[in-house]
Amino acid sequence: MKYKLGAFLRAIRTERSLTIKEVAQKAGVSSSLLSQIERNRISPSLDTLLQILEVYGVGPDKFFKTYETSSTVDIIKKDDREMIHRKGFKYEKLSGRSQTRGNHSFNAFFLELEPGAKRGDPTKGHLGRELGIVVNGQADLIYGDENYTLTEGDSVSFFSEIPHTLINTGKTHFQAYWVVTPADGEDFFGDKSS
Amino acid sequence: MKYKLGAFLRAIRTERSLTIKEVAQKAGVSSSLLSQIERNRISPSLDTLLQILEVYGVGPDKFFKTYETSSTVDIIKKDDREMIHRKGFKYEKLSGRSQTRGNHSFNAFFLELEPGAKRGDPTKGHLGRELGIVVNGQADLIYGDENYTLTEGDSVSFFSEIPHTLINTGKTHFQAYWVVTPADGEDFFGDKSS
DNA sequence: CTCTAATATTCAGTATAGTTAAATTTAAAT
DNA sequence: ATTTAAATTTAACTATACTGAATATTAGAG
Repeated sequence: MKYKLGAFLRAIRTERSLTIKEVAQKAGVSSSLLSQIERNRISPSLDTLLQILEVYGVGPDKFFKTYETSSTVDIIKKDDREMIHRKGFKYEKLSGRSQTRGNHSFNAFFLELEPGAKRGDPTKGHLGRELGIVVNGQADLIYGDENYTLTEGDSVSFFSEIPHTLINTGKTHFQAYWVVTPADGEDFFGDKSS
Repeated sequence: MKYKLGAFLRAIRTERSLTIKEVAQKAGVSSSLLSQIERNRISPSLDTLLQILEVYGVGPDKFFKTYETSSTVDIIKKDDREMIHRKGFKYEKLSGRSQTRGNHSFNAFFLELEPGAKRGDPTKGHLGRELGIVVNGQADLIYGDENYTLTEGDSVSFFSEIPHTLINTGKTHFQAYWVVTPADGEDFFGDKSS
């Protein structure tokens, strides 16, 4: 059993307050079968799955698209992280592709700034919010007219509409986990030419 | 066997000049199984289908969407035709929903004009082409500055960019089959208030 | 045209989906 | 708290997907 759609199918059903019995009857299959499918005990034949989706009035194209968008668990091993190097800073992406799409999307990464390096735009904010968790070092977050010093162990979150910049004011590398939502709120990785 | 995707799956494979053996091996299933699936002998389990689609690098959402767009056979029984009445003329739609979408879409219908009735727009053309096959009666097709008389048995096809109007110049009902492509080239059924 | 190799299909046995009925769980009423 | 009915799950049997080998078909070479 490679593909486990059961929970997603159950979510559709419960969302509509339908019982296994009702759906199974309309789909022309047994209650037992629908239970087994929802519990990932079996991989249904295509005919069976499509009959069930017909009851829900959801086409298979939309079903799979929504499933991919909302149900995929992306695991990125440390060695497999996408690394992005820019002058003075480095990112390791933590979030998979599926989280960068659709509603409530986000980007997450491990950020590293050399001493003196800066990131961000002092003139423009962007849609959404950010979260930072400091692992090592020290940096100043310049948020509009305010200046906040971040040190190891700090976590910071803020609305991104106000222009903001991060500057490593310490003598060592600044390292933090960083999350931006929604995913397309900012071109966080900057221009490749920079 | 309610859903017959076999031919569509085979089209993908042959389009890429792959053999059943190659695809089956990569998908981790037997050649025999892929043959049976393509020939609609069985309804594959979901796992199996998705494994095959992985080999083709096609996500299931796109697969089903393309299948619906390009492979659906819509059969509309005469009694089930959608009837559209307008002043002086009547349409019976012949084409199903799937043909009105995507590339190369079209609308088809059985058109009936009362004596003296007219259809079309003498001032505006629209994108695409039309085909008419006259079953009964007589009408004039005014195409730009030209006037063509259509009688029973005639078939006529033309680019629709030139403004065109159809007028029943006979004493009896004018009946013809009519095809417009693409489907959204013209609001062929006119305003409901007319 | 024949021949051969590659490819696809079919057949019969194995594995698993699908069914029915029994068992278990859950929700609601008292 | 207990009881009951509804809902779900599981077990054992039936139906069909899936396999590997045999057979049939196709394509290409000479």
